[in-house]
Amino acid sequence: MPQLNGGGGDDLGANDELISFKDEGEQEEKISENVSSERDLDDVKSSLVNESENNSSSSDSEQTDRRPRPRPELESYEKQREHFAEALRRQQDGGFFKGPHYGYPFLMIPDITNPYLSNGSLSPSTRTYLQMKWPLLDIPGAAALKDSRSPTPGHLSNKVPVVQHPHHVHPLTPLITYSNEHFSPGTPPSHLSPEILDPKTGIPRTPHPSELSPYYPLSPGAVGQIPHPLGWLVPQQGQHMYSIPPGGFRHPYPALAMNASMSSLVSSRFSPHMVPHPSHGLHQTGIPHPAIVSPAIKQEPSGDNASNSTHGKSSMHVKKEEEKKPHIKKPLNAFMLYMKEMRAKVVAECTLKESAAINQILGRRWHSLSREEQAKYYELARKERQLHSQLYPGWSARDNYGKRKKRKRDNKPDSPQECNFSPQPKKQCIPYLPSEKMCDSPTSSHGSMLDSPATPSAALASPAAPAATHSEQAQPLSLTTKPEGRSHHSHFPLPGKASGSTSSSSSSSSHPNISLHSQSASLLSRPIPFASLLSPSSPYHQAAIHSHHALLQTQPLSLVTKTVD
DNA sequence: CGGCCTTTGAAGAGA
DNA sequence: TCTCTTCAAAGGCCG
Repeated sequence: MPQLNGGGGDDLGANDELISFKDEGEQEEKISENVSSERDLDDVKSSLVNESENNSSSSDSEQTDRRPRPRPELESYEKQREHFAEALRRQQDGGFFKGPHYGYPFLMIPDITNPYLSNGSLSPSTRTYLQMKWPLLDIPGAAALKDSRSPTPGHLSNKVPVVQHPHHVHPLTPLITYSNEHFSPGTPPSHLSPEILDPKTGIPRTPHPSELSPYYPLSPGAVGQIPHPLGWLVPQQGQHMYSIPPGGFRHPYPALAMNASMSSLVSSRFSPHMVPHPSHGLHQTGIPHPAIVSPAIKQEPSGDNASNSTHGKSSMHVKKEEEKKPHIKKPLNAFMLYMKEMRAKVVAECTLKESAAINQILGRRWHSLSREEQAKYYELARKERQLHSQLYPGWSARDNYGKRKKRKRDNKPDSPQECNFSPQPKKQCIPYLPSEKMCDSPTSSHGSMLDSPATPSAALASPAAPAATHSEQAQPLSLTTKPEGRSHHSHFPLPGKASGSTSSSSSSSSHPNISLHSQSASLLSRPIPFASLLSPSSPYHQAAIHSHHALLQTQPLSLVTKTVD
């Protein structure tokens, strides 16, 4: 599979993926983000802030209030993830920690003094950044490379912390996340005890062989070894992205049984838990894909499973069934991966805690990402999907339908079409920009979007379609021009399915909310497929790209002012 | 205490 | 083929 190649080889992948941050103006943003949160704030926020100010979002105010709040858990959480990610990366890449020459993601290295020991919160100033090779791309062969020797979880874990910083998570992180969630840090090494308590449920479960050998670099035990003062986020326990079902993940799915023969991708990253790789556990283990969540744990209360499960069997039966059919979560898409990675960072910068607000910011940032960066995530997401499909061949997104309590995405009939930026009464973020850090106001969602850097994304990311440029979207026109959301989706061609059709369009925005509710917002926010207008080949693209950064900053403001005012 | 909010993307269902 | 819907993460907020 060519696609897999994304990583086709670490080396190759690395090369391919090497992004010279320096070259492109966009990089500034990235750098700013990665390198210094402060700057990041400035860059991103400046625009946002303006918006927010204009918008005067209540949310901001709220946030401001909250600002002082400490967010230890979050950070710790992220750290954990990072740790995992790091470990994972290493495994996969086989020591991909090659050093700066890999120009990809920057890893932050907390100051030597292990910050984690303290409260987990690191001061940005102390961080050191390393450039890393983009890990995600899977690397076949990586398995071979993986340091087999590194094996001891502890080993990995120990290093990990050092390398990554919570706020600057490597893109791979998401993958790792699974593992994180999967293994509750706080829990003692599973392999040590015969029975494992399910972190969430607390129910003792027999350790499945696969569990014993953690699929992710960090085994529970390993985690436990990590001297994280915070005790590693417990939060995750509640939400395993891909958790092991109580009972040990008895994969009902054949795929789970895959063996080494499986695609390199899988083997390298997610080895089928069936594969016996016990002890070292760090790599190739048979850990179940994190996507699996035990119904009991994460499923919705309603007990969909139970109900549907059927046949009205006794609770026991139901349980069994549940075990058999663990809730397999959808693989994360590119944006979700990005969110996971960046959330902590945003939170740290903004001190916002509301996910809704943070997500807005993240959405904007997402759009502001350079195509390369987005491409990374798309690639990642693609791999995730592939892996997921391999692990759970029979799984269908539809399986999860109805499991989530229905979100009513009501179209909020009420605010139908206000073109005006009326908005969301809800929360707007007021920039508390006090000097130091301001946060992007989430509010931006509507008006802000205008200003917001229009998403560059458009063609960007997709490796497949590298064409469009940020500028395209950035254009104000986009705002007006395209009203409906869907179109904008097209910006990225999804590697996966999109490949077939540029897809993207899919659906994205289909959210009624967006379309109806805050049309303006949505419209604004989402990039217009301006690309269509502009041909990739067009010189404009190039220029646009370079100027993208500038656009982001400049335009937004103007737009905002106009719109808001 | 459970659902909502909010984001983008993927996938499925329906027209 | 296109449109619409649901779910994925996440965490504060609200009824």
